[in-house]
Amino acid sequence: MHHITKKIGSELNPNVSVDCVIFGFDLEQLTVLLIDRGEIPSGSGPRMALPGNLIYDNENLDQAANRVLAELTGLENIYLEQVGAFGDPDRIHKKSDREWLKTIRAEPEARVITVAYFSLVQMADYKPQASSFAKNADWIPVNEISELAFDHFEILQAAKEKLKQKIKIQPIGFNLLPEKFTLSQLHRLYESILDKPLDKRNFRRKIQKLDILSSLREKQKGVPHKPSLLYEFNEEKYQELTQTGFDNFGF
Amino acid sequence: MHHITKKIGSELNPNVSVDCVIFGFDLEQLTVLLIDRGEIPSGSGPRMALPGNLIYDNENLDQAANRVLAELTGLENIYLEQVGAFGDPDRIHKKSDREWLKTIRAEPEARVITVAYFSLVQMADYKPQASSFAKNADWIPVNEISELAFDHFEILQAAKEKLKQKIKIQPIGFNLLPEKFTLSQLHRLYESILDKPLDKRNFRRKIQKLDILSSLREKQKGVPHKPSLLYEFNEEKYQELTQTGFDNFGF
DNA sequence: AGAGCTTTGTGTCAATTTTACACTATGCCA
DNA sequence: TGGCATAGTGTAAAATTGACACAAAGCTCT
Repeated sequence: MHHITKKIGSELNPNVSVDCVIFGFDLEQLTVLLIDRGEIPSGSGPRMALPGNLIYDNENLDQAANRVLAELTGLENIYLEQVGAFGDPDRIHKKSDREWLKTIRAEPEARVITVAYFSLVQMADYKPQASSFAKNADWIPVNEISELAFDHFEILQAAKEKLKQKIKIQPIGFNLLPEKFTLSQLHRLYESILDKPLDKRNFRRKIQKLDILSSLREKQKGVPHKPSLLYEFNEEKYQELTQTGFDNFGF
Repeated sequence: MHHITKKIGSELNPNVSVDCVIFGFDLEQLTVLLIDRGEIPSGSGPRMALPGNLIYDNENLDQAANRVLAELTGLENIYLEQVGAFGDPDRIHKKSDREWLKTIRAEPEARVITVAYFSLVQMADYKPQASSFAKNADWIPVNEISELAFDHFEILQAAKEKLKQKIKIQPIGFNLLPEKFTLSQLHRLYESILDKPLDKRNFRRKIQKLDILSSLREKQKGVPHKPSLLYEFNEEKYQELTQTGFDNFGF
């Protein structure tokens, strides 16, 4: 028996999938959008999984990731970046995973290499809801996750690490925050991602010196404490900054 | 028509390949091992390509990369790291590439996603030689490369960038140098990879302060100038260093 | 209206790190 | 022995980092 891979229109490629690690930030901690596959048929096994699916033969990998993201959340033009490929021949060795695949795939036994992406979204833009093969979907704090379907936990770890490295180099964190945010929120975000405490005053000093935030003459409303000033990320100033050779935040 | 992917023994998977960006360092500049596909049948097109091949269905991606590397160079236990997946549906759109594939692949028209790796080897350990479908193989200085087969130039760029980022964080550069090397050689290596000049004295001070080199009581021989002291990378000291929370060189 | 709670926002000083910079030493070669 | 090439070294000014504490603002509750 041999493989046949002739491309006809937009056929699913049974050997390659994309999985998305969709990060959110609830202003307290980093979260990930997971789908709940529901009751696992044969006994135990993790119910939660990363959203993902097979790719079509006529789309490239970035397109596939964007499509999956859009199909699941309706979000488009979201920050998206490849984490890497995961292709252990027995990444579907768990019995619970095999059985689940039988219910959603034409070729549940096929060997699948998956290309993982991570994306950063503003949680407010998406309220999780069940869809297609997801009985349910939810934002789960990253630190509370200890097991996932397939090799998704491993993928999550890799995505966290990639995010950690990336945020030291590029100001991508703003994708997780609302348009207008406070310095404290940004501070907590960095602490969550880097997974270590950062001195409040030193953090503020560092960020402000870079001069990539526009201070709005506007304050928080209705908070039961001193209201904070609101800021916006200033893309243009950041571009200027990179032209001076800036290439890392030094965290 | 549909895909069939039942796994039987160690069959080639026609949809997934690995390509290796094998970096070397000739003590002057960074080089890459390329294969020469020979005269391109139908007119023009780049002759040079990255070594790579389809994966087997029973091996994981790292294994596939190691295998390809071993098959091509005989080298084993070499530093190897994934760059990412490249899967544009028309990454084989060049006529010259299509024709070449006809001569080496069972299914030359199949859509192939490739997983790119970069590896670091000591050039002295491998003298390029023709093998299988490579009419020839050669170490080419990275800066002299302006086009390659398929999307290999794009892959090369990504590999360079990954190497650049990685070397700021981990002392992987030593994999490119002989066991015993001079500080000047290390200095030139960093300049090549980071693609910018580094002040000699400041570079030396920084490296020496980290205390991850063992100074050998041994000098260069036969050089037509003041001989340099030789050093070795000290893995144990580096491990100690990481335990103190060290996680970047600050380049 | 006032007390209490919560979070914001701010400055300084010491220690460390970075940057810029030039000359002598050593060994080969002609 | 003189010339050539690279190795090896120190310092001072500037910038950055790290540690640290208290007043200000707005809400809530009584």
